[in-house]
Amino acid sequence: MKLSFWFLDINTEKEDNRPEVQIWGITEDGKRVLLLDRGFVGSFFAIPRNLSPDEAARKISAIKGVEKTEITRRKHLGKEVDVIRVYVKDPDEIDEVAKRVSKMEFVEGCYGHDIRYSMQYMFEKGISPSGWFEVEVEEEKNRNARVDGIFRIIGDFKRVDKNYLPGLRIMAFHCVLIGEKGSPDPERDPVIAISVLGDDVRTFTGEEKEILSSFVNYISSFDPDIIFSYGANKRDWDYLVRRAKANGIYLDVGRVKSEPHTSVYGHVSVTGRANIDLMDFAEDLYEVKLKTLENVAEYLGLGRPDDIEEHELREMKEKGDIDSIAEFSRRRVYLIREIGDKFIEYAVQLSQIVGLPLDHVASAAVGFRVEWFIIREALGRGELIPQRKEVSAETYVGGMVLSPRPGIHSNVAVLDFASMYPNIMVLNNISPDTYIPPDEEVPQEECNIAPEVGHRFRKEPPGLYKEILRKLLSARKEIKEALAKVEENSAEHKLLAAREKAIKVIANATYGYCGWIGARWYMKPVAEATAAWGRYTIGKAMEIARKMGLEIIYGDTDSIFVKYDTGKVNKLLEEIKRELSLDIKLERIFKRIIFTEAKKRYAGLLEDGTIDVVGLEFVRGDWPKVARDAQKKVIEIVLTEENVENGIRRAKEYVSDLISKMKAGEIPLKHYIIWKEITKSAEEYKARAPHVEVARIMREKGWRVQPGDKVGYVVVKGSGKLYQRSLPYFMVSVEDVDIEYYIENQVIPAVMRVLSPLGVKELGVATGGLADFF
DNA sequence: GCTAAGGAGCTACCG
DNA sequence: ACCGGTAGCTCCTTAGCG
Repeated sequence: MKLSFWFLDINTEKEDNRPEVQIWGITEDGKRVLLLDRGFVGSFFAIPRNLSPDEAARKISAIKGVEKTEITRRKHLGKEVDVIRVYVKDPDEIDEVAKRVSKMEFVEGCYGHDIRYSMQYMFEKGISPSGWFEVEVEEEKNRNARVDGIFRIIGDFKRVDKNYLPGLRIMAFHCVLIGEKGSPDPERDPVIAISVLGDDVRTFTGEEKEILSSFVNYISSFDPDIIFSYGANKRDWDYLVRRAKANGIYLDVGRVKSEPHTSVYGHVSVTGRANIDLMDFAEDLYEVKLKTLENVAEYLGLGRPDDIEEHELREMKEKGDIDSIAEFSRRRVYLIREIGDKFIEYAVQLSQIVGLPLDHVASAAVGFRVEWFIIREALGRGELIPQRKEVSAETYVGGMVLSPRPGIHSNVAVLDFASMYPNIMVLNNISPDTYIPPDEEVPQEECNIAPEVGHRFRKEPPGLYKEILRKLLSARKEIKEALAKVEENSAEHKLLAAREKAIKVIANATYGYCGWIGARWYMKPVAEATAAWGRYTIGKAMEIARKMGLEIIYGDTDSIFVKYDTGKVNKLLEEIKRELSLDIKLERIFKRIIFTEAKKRYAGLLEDGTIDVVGLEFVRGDWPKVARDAQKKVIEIVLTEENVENGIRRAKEYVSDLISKMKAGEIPLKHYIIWKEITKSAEEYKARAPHVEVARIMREKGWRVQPGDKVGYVVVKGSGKLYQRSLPYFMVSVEDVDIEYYIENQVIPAVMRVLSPLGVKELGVATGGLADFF
């Protein structure tokens, strides 16, 4: 029979010592199905040297674990080569076999053995997750799984052209874990509550064993396709599994009997379901500095629940106030679900484009998302997949940044090259497979030669990157055109917007990818040449602007800021396009804009009245709220006040008023917290610094502080270095705060940053410091 | 012995 | 576990002073 399904997830298992691919799908009429394939044999490729392919294949066939070999042709960085395809029956042995083959003196190298079995399967069969497929199957009667049907795959897959999702069953969950002291410890602290939200909401409290088994039961009866959480990959899943074990329960939440288990990219897999930790997507929200569930929900316009601190939860628990705890958890499980709704469309599109299952693509870092996309494209071109190599990092020169003209300017136009790096790569055919090593002689007219660095790339044939990027860029263009014709807020619009964003992310990361030493296609000259052409491009654009008599105020990598003169700017855009064959756009116009002496920092007022702050303290997460807010207010005043002197006067008044409030203790403690990330383990720090010292104090008090965590601290009164008088914020009350420090070292620098370019030398306000005394 | 200058270390930003 | 360019803080060492 033919089965048509939407591809949710894939994994491989061993059944009776034989590898089995398991594909989890959903049919048009809402049946959950499991498709099995035991017939697939994994393989890799070996390039022979100094020996005929026949002979090499014969010798390789004799190696233990090799099922069979075949001679075929592939491309190796664009060059056609004879290769031996080596099939290995047991997926667990493929690495070993490849290692043995690599060591044979007639083998130049092995390729593709480090591609996971399930990925090999998808590539070979021409399928990818999060899309619709049709395949010939037979019913499998002797197997058990929690689905509506189990089938053996007996035919080839056919892509079905459907552009919508099946009816997915989606649930969210939220756990309340409370540490007796410090961070909750699965060895000691029981699970207090779990909230689930599927087609109804439940909060399980009481006996831990009951909580956990209710959770398992809920999942098995609701049977979700997607499970949303916030932070569960790092914390909850492992905690729950361990607490379940302590209670003699098996946390059986998959579609076959299984516990959640750690898989690639720090991801936790739940067999047959897509486990999506929304914290992974929150990482992309760079505007949210502290990625708490509450902050992310607020940012996404979902409202903000009451902030409840750890110690408040602990007090609720001690008082036996289970109702408050349940309410806390229930509010959050709703938010998790709503955040999930905001991301699901994007996640599906990303999964389709990258070709990784929904749950994997969510947790994969940008570099791997790009890489899997490239792998799929490369295989389509008959390319071998390079192995990751251990290479040492070599730096190269990047983008060009202009020193700004400090001060306040009016009517400034920002001109941006559209997707500059990707377009430069396409234009010059920059790619690992078109790169010409220095020792190779190629006629100059057949090469594109990078400025400054001199790297050469073949003009023909089109390289891997060129084709990939051309596809992405044109797909994006088409989507943008379609978007303009579709009604906003419609389902179609959402889908297109999500797809457009997913494509943009991949295209823009390709340049960074090729200069990443962990990349399979790492090649420094590729990155270096792209950056060099970028500098050339922006330099040329500025030259043209100058010749036209336009005043250049600033520029960074792919943008130039010029005094806005409509006629000249339009002409400039045309001229640049003509001369450089790259698209440049008038991106925005600032009515007024302030630059300091520093690069990458400015604040401007746009025509629609919004204010854009770039690089300054206001957008930095490691400055306390009191200083950030003050700077924002001062920016608002001086940008919107027509008369600069009036603006300065009002700003000074505002700051003076704020300082009085600070001294009077009217500013809440929260506004004094400085958040900084702990980026490495304690031993690795060479310097004594406030946040490092605070992390140490927290650890002593039973908190788990790991690399990647942010610690919040406050500088308190006392003597000595800052690191000697910084404390975790929860150990401080507002009377302890060193207000002087915050005035002199936080608020004043932040506001002066904006005011000094306007000629303000000092605030002339009573700061309470030594200056006042004299 | 004190201080200003400058460098090292660090984090978070821009495009 | 995408890149390089950049600012600006805190801590710490050292050159310069006399």
